[in-house]
Amino acid sequence: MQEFKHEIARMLTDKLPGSDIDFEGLMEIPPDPAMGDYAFPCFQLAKQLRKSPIKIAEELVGQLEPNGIVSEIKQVQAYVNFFINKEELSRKILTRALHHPLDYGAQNIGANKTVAIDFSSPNIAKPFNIGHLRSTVIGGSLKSIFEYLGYEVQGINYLGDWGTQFGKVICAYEEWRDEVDLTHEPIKQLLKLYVKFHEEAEKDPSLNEKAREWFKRLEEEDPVALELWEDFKDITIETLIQVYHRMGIEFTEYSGESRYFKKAEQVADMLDKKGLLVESEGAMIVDLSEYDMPPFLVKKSDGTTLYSSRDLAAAIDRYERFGFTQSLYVVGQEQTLHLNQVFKVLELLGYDWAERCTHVPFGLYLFSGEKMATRKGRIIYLEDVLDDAVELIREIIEEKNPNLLEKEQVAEMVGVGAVLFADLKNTRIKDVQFDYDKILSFDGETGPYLQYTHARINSLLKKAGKEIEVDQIDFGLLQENEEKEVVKAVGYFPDKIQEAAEKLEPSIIAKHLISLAAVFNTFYNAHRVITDNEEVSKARLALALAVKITLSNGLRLLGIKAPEQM
RNA sequence: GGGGCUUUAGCUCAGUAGGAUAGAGCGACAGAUUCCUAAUCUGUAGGUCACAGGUUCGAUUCCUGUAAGCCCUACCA
Repeated sequence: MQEFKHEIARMLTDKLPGSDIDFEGLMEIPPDPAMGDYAFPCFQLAKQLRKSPIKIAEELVGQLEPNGIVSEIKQVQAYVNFFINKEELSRKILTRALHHPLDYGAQNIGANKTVAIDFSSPNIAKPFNIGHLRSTVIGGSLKSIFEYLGYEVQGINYLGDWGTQFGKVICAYEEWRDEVDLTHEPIKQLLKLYVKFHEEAEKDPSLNEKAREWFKRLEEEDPVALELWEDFKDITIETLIQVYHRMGIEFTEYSGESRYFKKAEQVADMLDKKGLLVESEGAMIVDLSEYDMPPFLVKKSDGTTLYSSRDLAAAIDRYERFGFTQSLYVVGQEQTLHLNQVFKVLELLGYDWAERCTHVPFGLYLFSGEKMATRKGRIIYLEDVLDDAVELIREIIEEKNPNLLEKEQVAEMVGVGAVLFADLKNTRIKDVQFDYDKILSFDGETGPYLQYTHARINSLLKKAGKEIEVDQIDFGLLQENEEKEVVKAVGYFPDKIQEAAEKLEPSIIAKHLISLAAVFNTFYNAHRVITDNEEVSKARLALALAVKITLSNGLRLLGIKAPEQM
């Protein structure tokens, strides 16, 4: 839709040359489409020209002439309202969509630029719970969005596969290995050990000491410790890959903290050489009080490194390997301080690319108002949520469309899609109250609503059975207001993708798809597509196809599949 | 104590980089299917935009303060 805005801005600039007003930037969309497609408010001009804004609007309307693109110009109070020629609008927008069935809205603005995205990044030896969903789906969507815009994207799964927690798991395994059977649901077994460790450690603090011992052995590459750790790691990754596959998520690489535990020492040395490292309470820290931040802990008092220095090493490694233009960290808002510290320390180390690192924070899932805590076993497994959703969809299919082919595949697509969409439609930064009923409701603003609209258009097109030849459509036949609203929603799609990339906010696409489906369904309900009038039918089928194309591409950017039937 | 984020209809949330009568979904109520999938659509009811100041021709939107909720605040990640 940008081109229409450009055109209107150009018309205004022609009438008011020499004005330093940003016509395009000031332009708005009127609250009611009956008022116009675009509006220009005259308040700023009023200030500059020292005339009443209403009068200016009046004068402008008198001077501006409708043309092939703008069919009507109206003054309403202090606004100049523009109506875009329906035929022109439909031809431009729909032709473009129909010519790009697989990549409508894609661009090449990211050519020769690399974006590194750190997302999902769960802890090994802990279950993949619903809390990991947000990073996974937001990151996965951002990856798709940037790729769509022509960027090279490095999707990095930075596993939490190192740290004291492994000392704890190994220690627990050594203490109570008879109580678990790692051949069956190994992750849940490991979690049981982890939870038990914390329970027992409260009674017997010496366990914490033993755990630290084990981790130290790990860092010293003790073979016994290493072998156990490798086993835990392998069985976890195996399970993880299955879940990612279900969600259509792919990573460029599986990395992890363990990869950097040696480099972390080097980073600590660098910090020391730069004179940034100071000793405090037996530990080694970087003093950030000058920047209004608490100290950045680099080495614990027992001499081992912790996540902080590994994060530094990983950041440096990413820059060295990818030369990124942006490095994104899709990590919960709870880690805001930590990441700000990391970026600041990188800057202090003299890396000017530190400013290219961005934290993409998101709100947490809350359970009855509280954060989820693995240590207390207060968790909900993502897999269970997905399974429940799929099962419910199965029932709905039996009830509403028992003759559907490939029921199982469709149930999987719709069930998983519902869970993904329920998450992605939320504004990133806000905490999300975990509400099972809401995730498993499929009416209204949901993933299934979009998929249903898509499937219905598909069967409509099949029923019509006509090849749609773009050059032979008479776009002038799309004169209904409902049709125009659909065309505009299709036209806004590319703008929304770009906005989503700029704001790092997939929910912008999710919300736009909802409004696209809504205006289409309104149209679909008010007018027949297949009519006695051959030419009108063709034009409307073209419109419907454009919506289908937009929905399927949009859903793909969210990681959601669009079944042809449901 | 300090810092960050949040606060809009009964519930869950939008609100386009200050502007025209604040919008959806769910829930409630009333309707639409001889006709392209009713997982849909149409309508009704429901709002001191947390509160108080300030900037502005104009503030739900920007600034300050207050309150509430969540998170962080060195040897977990």
